[in-house]
Amino acid sequence: MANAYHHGDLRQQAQHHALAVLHEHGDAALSLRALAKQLGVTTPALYRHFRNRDSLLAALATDGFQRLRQALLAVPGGHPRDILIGIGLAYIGFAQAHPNLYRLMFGGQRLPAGQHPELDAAGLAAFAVLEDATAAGQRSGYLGDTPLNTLTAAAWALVHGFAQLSIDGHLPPPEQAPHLARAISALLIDGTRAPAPTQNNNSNNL
Amino acid sequence: MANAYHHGDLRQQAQHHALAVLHEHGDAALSLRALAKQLGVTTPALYRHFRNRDSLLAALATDGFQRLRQALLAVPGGHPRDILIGIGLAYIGFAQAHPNLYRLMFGGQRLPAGQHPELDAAGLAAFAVLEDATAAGQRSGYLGDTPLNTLTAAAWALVHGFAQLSIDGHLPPPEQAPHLARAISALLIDGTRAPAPTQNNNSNNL
DNA sequence: GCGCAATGTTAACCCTGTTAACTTTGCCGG
DNA sequence: CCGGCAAAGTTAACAGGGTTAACATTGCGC
Repeated sequence: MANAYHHGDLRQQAQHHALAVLHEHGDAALSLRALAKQLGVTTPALYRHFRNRDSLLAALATDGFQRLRQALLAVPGGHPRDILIGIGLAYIGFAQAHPNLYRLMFGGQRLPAGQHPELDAAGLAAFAVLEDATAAGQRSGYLGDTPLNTLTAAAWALVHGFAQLSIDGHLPPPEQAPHLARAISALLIDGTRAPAPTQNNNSNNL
Repeated sequence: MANAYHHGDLRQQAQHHALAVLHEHGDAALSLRALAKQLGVTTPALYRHFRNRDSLLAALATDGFQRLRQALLAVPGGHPRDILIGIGLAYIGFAQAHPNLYRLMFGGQRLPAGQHPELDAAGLAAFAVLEDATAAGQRSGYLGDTPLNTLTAAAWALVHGFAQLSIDGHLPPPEQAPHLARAISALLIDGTRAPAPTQNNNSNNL
């Protein structure tokens, strides 16, 4: 259904090369004309596979969310604290490994919600991993009884903000401050952690 | 020195109109040609006042950082907890009030550090307010002995991430969840807060 | 084998940012 | 008071971008 007719499946090749350009030079450097030339094809040919330039970018971002989801799912199990910190580090690590892709995924305004259903679905699926981990941490009793929405928003905001600041050069680079990401993740954990029931008499945990 | 010659001070008028367009339609919609036409001037005239388009955007972003700094400085004094939460809310509120400006300020890659010294300085000045508040909270004994760099990074990451997610529609809008920003700020505070010495002496953190 | 739909091409339109060369304006020193 | 000089603006043009309409080609299914 989406396979080779004349030149081989152009859509997949275009997306592949576009991802390479995006990764190395950022989305602003991604030109349909240059891309078509690189693929040995005329520019309007791309319009048979993507409605417009934003549609191509949306496809790249969708793929990015799916890869982000896989990265988060790959975090090994264990103690809730380790899982939560592991997910935070995996999230931040993904952004640091693919800064331009991450910027596109959260570019805001460029790929508005509602216009690219697959993109929205992929984003939600990635978010769900984070939410599930938070919910599990809460079920296990490790996290306090803060509403799940609030917990998840705080966790997401922290890792997303850290990722964004890091890849934009507003924070010391990871090789210079290797423990920073872990430290800030731990800070939020210790804030959301329920007080130890043995030492403290507020035993109203659920 | 930068005043009226022919048309009145074009630079200031251009910046003013550009800010309006940015605020309403985002930076992608800001065209030098359209801007010049709106000002009753030809396009290259703008190049007498801005080296190029990015230079105009940098001027807008610089002004944004200065306004953000003022917003943070306007937070009233009081208990360290109230100051810290107040700054967080002011930061988030600024982003929500000027989403397109905020996106430009933290657009990443478009306005790379080092190319616009005034912009870098304004950004640092705004950041310094946040850092000072954190340091003051630590000096007062309200915050724990986490390294200041880590504390500030966590606070900045949280509010920046929340702001970004909020203005991109990834979180419930403020009128729908009015307490969310305060709640997540409090979460991080409670994590960074030093254990109360009177009630609890679990000084063995790991 | 014919036709149809998918795919790709050609030519063109309109919008960008940007620069070079030229013209106008107002101030400043002799 | 006036000549020149620098600032400010204009005209014309270039290069490149996304996008579309009209046309050509290919290959599969009836």
